[in-house]
Amino acid sequence: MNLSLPDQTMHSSSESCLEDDKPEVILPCFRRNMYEEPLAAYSNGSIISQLLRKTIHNKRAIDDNHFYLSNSVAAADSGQEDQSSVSSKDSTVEAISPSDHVSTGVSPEEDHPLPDHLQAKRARVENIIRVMAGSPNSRQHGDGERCDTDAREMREARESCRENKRKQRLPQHQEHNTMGWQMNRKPGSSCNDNCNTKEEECHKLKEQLHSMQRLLRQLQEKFLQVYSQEDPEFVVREAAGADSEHDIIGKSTDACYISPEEHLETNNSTATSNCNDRIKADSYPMHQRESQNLQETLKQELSKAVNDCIDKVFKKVSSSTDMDISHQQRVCSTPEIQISLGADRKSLAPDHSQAEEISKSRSSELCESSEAQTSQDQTEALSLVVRKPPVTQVSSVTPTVKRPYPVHQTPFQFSYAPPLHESHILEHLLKYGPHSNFGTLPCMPPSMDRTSPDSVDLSWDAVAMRSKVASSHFGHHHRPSSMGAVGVDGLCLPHVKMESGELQSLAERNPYMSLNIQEGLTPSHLKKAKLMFFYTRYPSSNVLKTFFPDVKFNRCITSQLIKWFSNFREFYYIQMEKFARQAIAEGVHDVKDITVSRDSELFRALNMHYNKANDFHVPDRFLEVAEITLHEFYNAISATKDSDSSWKKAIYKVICKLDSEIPEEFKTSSYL
DNA sequence: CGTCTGCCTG
DNA sequence: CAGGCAGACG
Repeated sequence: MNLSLPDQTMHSSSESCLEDDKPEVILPCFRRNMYEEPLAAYSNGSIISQLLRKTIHNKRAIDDNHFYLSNSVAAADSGQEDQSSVSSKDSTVEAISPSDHVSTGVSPEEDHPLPDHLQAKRARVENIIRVMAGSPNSRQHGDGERCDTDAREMREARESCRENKRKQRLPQHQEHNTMGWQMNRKPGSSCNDNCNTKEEECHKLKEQLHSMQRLLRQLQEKFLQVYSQEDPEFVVREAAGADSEHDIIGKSTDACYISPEEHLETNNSTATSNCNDRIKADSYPMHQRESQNLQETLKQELSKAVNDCIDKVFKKVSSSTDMDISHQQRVCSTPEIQISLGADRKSLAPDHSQAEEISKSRSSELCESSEAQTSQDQTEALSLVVRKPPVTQVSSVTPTVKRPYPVHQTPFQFSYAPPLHESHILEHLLKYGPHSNFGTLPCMPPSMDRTSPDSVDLSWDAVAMRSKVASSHFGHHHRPSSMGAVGVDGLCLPHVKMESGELQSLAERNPYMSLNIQEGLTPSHLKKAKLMFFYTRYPSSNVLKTFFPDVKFNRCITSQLIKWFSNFREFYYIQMEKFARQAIAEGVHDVKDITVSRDSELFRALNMHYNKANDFHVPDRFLEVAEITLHEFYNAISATKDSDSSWKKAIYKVICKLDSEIPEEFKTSSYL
């Protein structure tokens, strides 16, 4: 069916990921070696990151273990598997990624023992998924060499991508699972028999999978119809989703996120039921018990996810006011919602052009995400955190869009590892601290990234988050932006119609566009503006737009910002005039006797006004400008020019030319 | 005509 | 610091 498409998608996504991620950012290709990734990350990561990772890892381990029946098995098979799977891997691009390579062989799971039942459960689920995907690996490994041929054929047929990352590793586990099943069904069956049966199963599963996909596609289409019109990406995404066979679940979840409230409801419910049915059918061949368990698990998970989705959506809708911050955060932070974030980020960040593929990959990734999420997410986050590190304040803001905050990194916590949710949250906290703002995450420019980790901009972002509109604008504005504002939009937030092209255009030309675009100016913005006044007394609207990337500019906002600076100037000139007159009154005869230093009363007054917290080092240039201004006033007053109603204008003209460049740091929405 | 600016006022 | 107003500019 969609084999070709999925592959492409996969490739593109994975490739993009790799490219984008580079060594620093390990965009987890969710499907890939999620398990392996962590290790790879370690190698690259800093000590701190490693430590963090470890912590996280431990938590995760449990989940991972679920997937893998036994370490020993995995280890034993690993050799064969890797080799056998290599071909598929390579074909799938996965091999391309450096991170992947690293990962091969070592599995995080090894460290952690898991409860048997959990393992078994996980293994079953995974197995089923695999089978559905029709992964050759599973057969190969499970059946052994004899089946190799068949397996290869299958492989080729499916080619795919679906095997993706997971599969690489899956083989080991799979073997287990498959074998187990087979045994149950046909104790005496030979390998060949097993192969045949497996194939049959695979076919069945595949068919089911396809039908499920169709259903999903339909759902997505529906959504699209309603919302996509405004959002082109939607279409893309939809298409992608349809193409990718893997993530039925992912798709559904994705759809949920994307989908608006009402539609979500209906669609989700239907989707869920459908999925469940499919699952049932799939499981028939398997042992009753197993199938039942699986069914239960899947059902629960699916329903849970769907419910969560719906709940969230409704919450958002219902509390239009409240939704703002708290909700947003929640949404983003919630594991369920996080689902696609990681993927989105990846995909989006790369480029617009890739949007389509991204969307596709996203959907597919989502499916796997349930499993992979853990490791992958973490990996990303860790890597990010580590890399971003404390960049110097004065940064050369590189245009390249770095992966923003990992906040969302946790992909979708689907069903399998409910426990992960907590761990993810903890992870997040560990990495970013309690303040980490979700809003800034995705699109944060490099500079922002650096700062935010430090919680420097906490107040800023936090404030921003509160902005009512923020959430809505979020997604939309970002996407369009070339920045790579990633996909948080569709995922977490309901699609809101673009209000104006302003933001979009702004985003496009403003590399620093951040996610937390808000409509209103916050006290943080005021503070920032005041500090900026030390550099520029007459900022142009363009400058303001550039340096307030997290503000959704409209006439009002622009006027307000301009007004602020007008007020700043007013105060500034008043002080100047005041001190100039004071100097004259004090009998100062030479302008040269008038200086402005950090000890000056004038400076204190100004600093008190623009830098009340005194936590900002006022640039020397400002002192110079202040002195010049003071001299101007002194001279003018001395010359009794003040008798002219517009005598100050001459001074303004002089001063307006003294603006200096604003440090790049200010471009960071999170500055401060 | 809209925008920006400055001044005045609260 | 915001509103209102008026003047200058393109």
